[in-house]
Amino acid sequence: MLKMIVPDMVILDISMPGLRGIEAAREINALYPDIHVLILSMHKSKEFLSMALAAGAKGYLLKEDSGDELLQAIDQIRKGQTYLSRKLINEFPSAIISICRGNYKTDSDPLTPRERQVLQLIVEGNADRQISEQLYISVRTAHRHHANIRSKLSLRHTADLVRYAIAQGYITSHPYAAIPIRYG
Amino acid sequence: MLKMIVPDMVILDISMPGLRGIEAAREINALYPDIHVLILSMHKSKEFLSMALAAGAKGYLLKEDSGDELLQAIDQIRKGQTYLSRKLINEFPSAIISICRGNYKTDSDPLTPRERQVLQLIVEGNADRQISEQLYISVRTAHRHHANIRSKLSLRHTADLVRYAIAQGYITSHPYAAIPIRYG
DNA sequence: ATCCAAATGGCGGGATCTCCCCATTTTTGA
DNA sequence: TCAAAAATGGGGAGATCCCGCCATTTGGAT
Repeated sequence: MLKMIVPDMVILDISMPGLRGIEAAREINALYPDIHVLILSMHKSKEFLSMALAAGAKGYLLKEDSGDELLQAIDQIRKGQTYLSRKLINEFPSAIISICRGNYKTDSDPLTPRERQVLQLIVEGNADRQISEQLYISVRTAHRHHANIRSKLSLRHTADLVRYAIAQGYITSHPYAAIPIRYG
Repeated sequence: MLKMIVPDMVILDISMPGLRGIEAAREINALYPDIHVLILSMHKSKEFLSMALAAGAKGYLLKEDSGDELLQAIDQIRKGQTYLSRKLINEFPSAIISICRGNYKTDSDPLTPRERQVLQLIVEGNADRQISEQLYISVRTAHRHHANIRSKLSLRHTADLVRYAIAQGYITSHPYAAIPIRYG
């Protein structure tokens, strides 16, 4: 993957949805602990930041950040420090503080229990309306959870959600309901 | 499943999407060949009919058919004959003829090659627009294929399609694309 | 030759999703 | 106790989906 050259620093250009970029960072960190990993991400979320740092990243910048900030980040990381996107710091100050205290999530599951529940229903083929009826919440709230799930995972399509859920082991059984049988 | 009683006839009330009802018919036919299986189905499609007969069903009625026709079907099946929904016969005469000649599909995959291709793209997370661009067809045609797939499988939601595709082994690998890695 | 399935493309309307914005209440954790 | 997170609910705009209906072209099978 890294061929013959062992660089001092790797810039992970995460332009894809899902958690593959995080996994890549984790792998690099495990195989080459001396390599500094700087993540240049499209994901403007504290969940991704948290997971990235948990995976051993030394820096986290957004795609939309300036080239100047990139140079500054590279410089600072080479000195052995950690650099985070200023925009992200301004956006989620409390989460950053929490992370700085070492409280980043080590698990790769950024969803809340309720969101996992909604995801389960989505994957089972329920529309938002049906989800709202089953959970006794408004369609709005079902939409909200749905949107938050998509946002946190950066997965735009339902199909992606289903594949993600299956890969993560959310789906336990019953691909279809049982067939009622009557005697004639 | 059938408990202690072994009935002469089983009416399979297929009100669920997917191919579970067909599988149930196949099981019953394999375990109790003497039991006549009459399928009372919501699926007004020749694909389901074909698969039902291939699975050993002796009759195929639609939910929308009248009670009179149900009685007639039961009577005819008890005499050892096969009964098919009149509506279905009128709807797909040529397919019925083909089936009567023994040409029903033994496989459980009613999709055409093109439809399988489209399904593959759907479950990979592509919207119809993107599918049309990849296959060099109009969005309309992509819609058409998509609709035909849903119709044939009686699966309304994308999530169901994804689960079906995974269960059928359509999905081989690459849940997500590879991450581009650059050297800094 | 003729029928038919498969693939192509279209129209219209209503439902649904997607993505922004916003708020309040409850629960949890430090 | 106090701040943050989680869960709840809403508006609106635009894209997309879903489901009927329709037609044409092509190629394969009888």
